[in-house]
Parts: sequence; structure tokens; C-alpha cells
Amino acid sequence: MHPYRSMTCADLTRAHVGETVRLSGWVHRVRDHGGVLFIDLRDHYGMTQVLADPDSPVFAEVEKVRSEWCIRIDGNVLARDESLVNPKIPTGEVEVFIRDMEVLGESEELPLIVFGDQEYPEETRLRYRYLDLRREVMQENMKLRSDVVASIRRRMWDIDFREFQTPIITASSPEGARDFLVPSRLHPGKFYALPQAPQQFKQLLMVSGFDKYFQIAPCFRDEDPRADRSPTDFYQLDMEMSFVEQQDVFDTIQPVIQGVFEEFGKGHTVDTDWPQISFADAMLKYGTDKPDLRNPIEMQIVSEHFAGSGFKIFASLLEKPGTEIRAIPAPKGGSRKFCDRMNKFAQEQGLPGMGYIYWRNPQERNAEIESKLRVLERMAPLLDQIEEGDQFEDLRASLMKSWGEIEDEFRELTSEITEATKRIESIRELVGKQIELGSFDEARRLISDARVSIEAAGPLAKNIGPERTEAIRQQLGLGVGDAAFFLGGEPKDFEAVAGRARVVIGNERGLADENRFAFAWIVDFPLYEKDDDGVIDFSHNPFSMPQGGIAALDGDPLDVKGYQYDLACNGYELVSGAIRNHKPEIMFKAFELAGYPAEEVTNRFGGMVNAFRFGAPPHGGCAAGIDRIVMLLADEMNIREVILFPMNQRAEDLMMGAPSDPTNTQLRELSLRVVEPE
RNA sequence: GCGGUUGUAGCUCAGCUGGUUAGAGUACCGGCCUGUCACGCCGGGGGUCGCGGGUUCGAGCCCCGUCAACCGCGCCA
Repeated sequence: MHPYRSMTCADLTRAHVGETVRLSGWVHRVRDHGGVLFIDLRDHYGMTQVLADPDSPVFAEVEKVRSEWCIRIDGNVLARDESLVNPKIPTGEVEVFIRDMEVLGESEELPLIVFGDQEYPEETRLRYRYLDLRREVMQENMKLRSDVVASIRRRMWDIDFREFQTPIITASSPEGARDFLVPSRLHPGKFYALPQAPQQFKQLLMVSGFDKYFQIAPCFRDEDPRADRSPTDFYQLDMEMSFVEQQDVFDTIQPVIQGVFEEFGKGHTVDTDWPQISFADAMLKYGTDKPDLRNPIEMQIVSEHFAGSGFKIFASLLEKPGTEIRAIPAPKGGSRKFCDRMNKFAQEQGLPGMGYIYWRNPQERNAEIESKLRVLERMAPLLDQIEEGDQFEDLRASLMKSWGEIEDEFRELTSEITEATKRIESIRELVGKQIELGSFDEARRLISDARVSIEAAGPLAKNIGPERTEAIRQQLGLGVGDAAFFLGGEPKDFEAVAGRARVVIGNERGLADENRFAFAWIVDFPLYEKDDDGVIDFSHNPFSMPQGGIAALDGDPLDVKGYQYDLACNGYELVSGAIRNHKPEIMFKAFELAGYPAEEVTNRFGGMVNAFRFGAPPHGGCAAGIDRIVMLLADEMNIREVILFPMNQRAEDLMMGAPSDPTNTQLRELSLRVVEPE
């Protein structure tokens, strides 16, 4: 018999009853009843209940085992009595009576418990990652990751791509991020860099005529992490193809990504229609270049309704050039409480605040008044009964507090009644005039407008008046129970916050279909951007072909768009790519606009630019974030949940002790000296 | 670099307006228990309340500083 096992802990069925088997695994759980003792024995594949009683020759040893010991047992497979079957595990119809046992590895007291789904701080989990990884969720996530990578490879091979490995120790390549440098021993004072992406190599492969390349490639970037961004290193499906235009890349990669999501998406619907949205439109409608399209909210420009209006802040703002008022429609956001909360959110995000209007049914408003009244009515006698300083003082204080709040809301609501009454008076007057003039149709319209069971609330509505408020409502297509938020100024100053507010509104109001993967290509990225000091630089990587070719570079750099694209999925950037700039003369000119002289281009990217002088084919491609794809498929919010041994927030590996001090010998060999930071 | 949140037993957390000996669950150790599958019951050990300073008769709680972790911003496809 094999020294460790005759089968795995997932294999046993009724068919094995009567056999002698050997199993190895971890002690998942011990249930010691004194006379009989049960162990759930776990391995990568599953779980089997094994047991011993005093009839077993090794009963005394079995009594000593504890959680997470690694053991081997020999025993007889027994059928469980009908009443003892455990339907929760596949092997629940049988159990193994232990005849012999060997302890393969004892365990000390555990810093985190494998059993159950108790949450642990990440520090603990990462320090003891090998234990964390024993847990079922992590086993599933890592299996998923492996399966996704296998599926991607198969799908790429099926469409005639070949996988090639490009160098890891290489030259610095300007993807925009900070490089990880590797000191050179043979060339004192010089450094290699780890690739931020295999970008230049894959382009060279195209020049070399390989036509279709892909690689599941590690990428290294020395930047701070985020929940969806691993520090130090991550993996991409990197691909490149020759003789293609942008649409060809889309048509090639969509079936791969979509196929993977359909294969592993656990019943989520996967969008098959991937709209192409320009960068400018994405920023306007969603406030981000990676919109979550499950959220139906689209922002709109509503400047015309505020120009010259009674809301002075916006009206005077609009007199400055380059300013706009944008609205965030908030379906189901129609309550003062919600609107105030969102306003506070905007303030926390560094804006002065967000104006809002919400629409409601006057009858509902009246009902709300009535319910507030009733609460006050019930509270009053309670408050009278509690005397100051007695044992219920706490209760009294909290009652007093909510009394105050309810009273405020009540006052607010009733003051709006007065206003509504005034409005009706003025409409009545208008109707009278129309009748005198004989304009009965106009009179009818006024009456029916006044009857509609909708009223606008919020300070903004009062300031701009009913006509403008109604025009905004019509433009945004909102109704009773909805709200709209307004932000003004130069779009770049509030766009990002507006985008975040859109997400919060969508989440809080439950507007998005959680069981869906919604994709969109974001296209027409500007090639250049202006930094805070007004200096023009590349907005993404500098290797994209400008739309319009070399002629496009003669105008305003900020107007130049590139054949550059991202794929957004559920609010994450999943893929990024471009049709590359393969013509040296356009490349030099493009770099020149960003302030890089020809010498510098030759110095830094000479290898690739030179290659383009020898018959470079037009080419393009993209790279898809493997970690992010798996994260979405595993329904995790943090990328570290799908990475085996991730770094912490400060790019440290506490388990392995990285980074660490070099030895003096190492430093000497590398001709390096460490200068202590101040 | 900046902002927010958190830091109490091996682990997860509670701890009120500052008041006597800092608690629970779980894990661990000991005892009881022959059908559990989150087994149950009884008992026990385990704490520099992140660290340093301050206020106070008295600090886990208030103040100042500092360290760490996470989330976000900057940065970054």
C-alpha cells in the first residue's frame, strides 16, 4: 500500500464499504465523546469523517490529535446508519473506523482557525498565509485562478496565438509607473529594471514577424496599492497582433474575455453587447473612464436651466468660461434624509456641497406629516412620566433628542404646505387671466399642471422656481420619489467626485443588477494631458498611434486623440491597449510635443525605435488584468483575495520578511552603499 | 506625502458619562461523556488595554505625540 494514501478524502462512497483504506490529511474538527471520537479529515479534495473508540488499537493516540495536525490513518469503511448520514458532505454516507494512525505533522496553537468563516485581520492572514490558504474560500479562489488562466491559454491557442516568454531582468520601460531597479554586479553603478509590462518586447515580436503573440506575463510596478491593485507585481494576459486596426483587436479579445466570464461567472449574466464610449462621454456621463454600467445613472449637462436663474451661486459661476452645471439623476433618491447624506458625502470628498431637488407626491407628504404628528403624540406622555435625574435619564435624553429631530422635520413639512398654497393661489390668478383672455386651452393646461401629483422639494427648487425645476425634471426623466444632484464649476474640478457620488447613489438605492457583468470599451483617449503646472505630457503610455497620423500632431496637443482603449467592467479597468505608433517619424514628433528631445527618445527607447526603421508592420494589442478578472469572478472586493502571497499595504511580505537588509558582501559585490534616509 | 477608520486574552469582539479585582465567545490545558458532524457539561491557565507622555484622587475610556494595519486621495492602466 502507498505510504500515505489509497485515495483522497473526497473519494469514498457506499461502494467502498467493507474496504480497508488509507487516508492522509488535516484534522479539520475533533468531536470527542469520551467513548467515541470523531475527526473530520480534510485534504484538498474534500472531507471524510473518521472515528475511533476503545476497540481501536490506536484510540489513545487518536485522543491526542488537535486541529490542523497532519495525520495518516488506516481504517475500515463503514456505512452510516440512515439516521446518521450527513447530507452536507459528499462522503456523508460513510465513515472510516481508525485501525492505525501516524502523526505526519503536529500543529501548535493556531493564530487563525481554518474551520468556519471567522474573519481575521489581514496582517494575521498574510503572516500565516499558508494557514489562511487552507481555508475553503481561499482554496476555491486559487483553484478558480488556475482554471481561469488555463481557460485563457486554451482560448488564445484556439485562435492561433502563441505564447512567448519575454525577459524579466531588462531595461527600464516607461509605462508611467515607477520602476523596480536591479543593480548590476558586472556593471557597477548601472541598473536593470523589471518590466512594467512586456510592452516593447511584444512590439519587437511584431517587427520580427510573429503576427500573434500572447503571454500570461508578470508585470512589476513600484507604486502604492489599492484594493483592486496589487503592489509590486501582478499578472496580465498580454497580447499583440500585426496588420490590425482597433476594431480587429476588439473582435479578437471580446470572445476570449466574454467566454471566460461565461465559463466561470456562476450564473451571472454576461453582456454580449459591448458599447464603445468615448473617453469624453464617459467622463461626462459617469465621471470616470472605468464606469460601472450596471448602474443606470447617467449625468447630464443642465447649465441652461441655471443660467440667469435665482440660484445665484450657479448663475454667477456660469458667467465664467469653461464652467458647466451637471446633474446626477438619482432614481429612488427622493427623500430629504438621503439628499442630505449625499450632500455630506460631497463635502467629505472636498467639494463645497451638492445642491439637490427631489420630487414627491403631495399626498405622501401629507401622510408623512400625519405620521410625524402621531409619533410626537405618543412621545409626549412618555416624556412627562420620566422625571429628571431618575434611573431612566438616559432614555429621557435620547427621547428628547429624537423629539427635537421629529419636530424639525414636522416644521419643515408644514412650511412647505404654506408654499404650496401660495403657488396654488398664483396659478388660480393666472387661470383667471387666461379665461378673461378667452385662452381656454392655456387655462386647461395650467390647471392640469397644477393637479399633477408631484411637487419639487429642496432649497434649490425654491430658488430657481417651478418652471425651471420642471424643465430639469423633464430633461432628466425623473418622477415622484426621485431626486437630482447638481454640481457646478469647471468639470475637471468636480467630475471625479460626481462619479463617486453616482456610485454611492447607485449602491444605496440598489439600482444596479448585482448578478451581471457589464462591459464597455472606452475609446478615443486623449494622447496628451496638461499637468498642474501646465506642462504637456503623455496621458498614458507614449506608444499609441495618434488618430489622424502625423498631421494630427500639428494642432493643439490637447485635441489629439489616440487609438487607445480600455475595457471597463463593473467599475474596474479590465483591459487596456492601443494600436501602436510604428512609424519613427511620428514617434519622434509625438515625443517632441511632450517635451522629449530626439536624443532622449533614442537613449531610452532606441532598441524599439531602431527596429521600426526596418519594415515595421502596423500592429496593436492589449493587456488584461488576470488578478482583476479572477477577483470579479470570485466576487471578491479585494485583489489580495485571489493572489497566493500578496504584499501588504506597505509592500512588505511579513511572512517571508521582505524587503530585508542586504549583507555587506552583497552590497560590496554590487558596489552599492546604503544612505540612511533622514 | 495627505485624509479616514481601527488597535483590549492565541483569535474574534464587548467594555456606558473616567470609579473597586478588565469581560464574553472561541482556541488552549484538565475532568466527565459511545453517534457527533459548529457535539455537550464542569473546572483552569492566559492581559504592559499598540507604545510614550500628560490631565486627574483615580485613565482601557479624556488630551498630546508616536507606531502599526486597512480603506481612500496623491500616484498608478
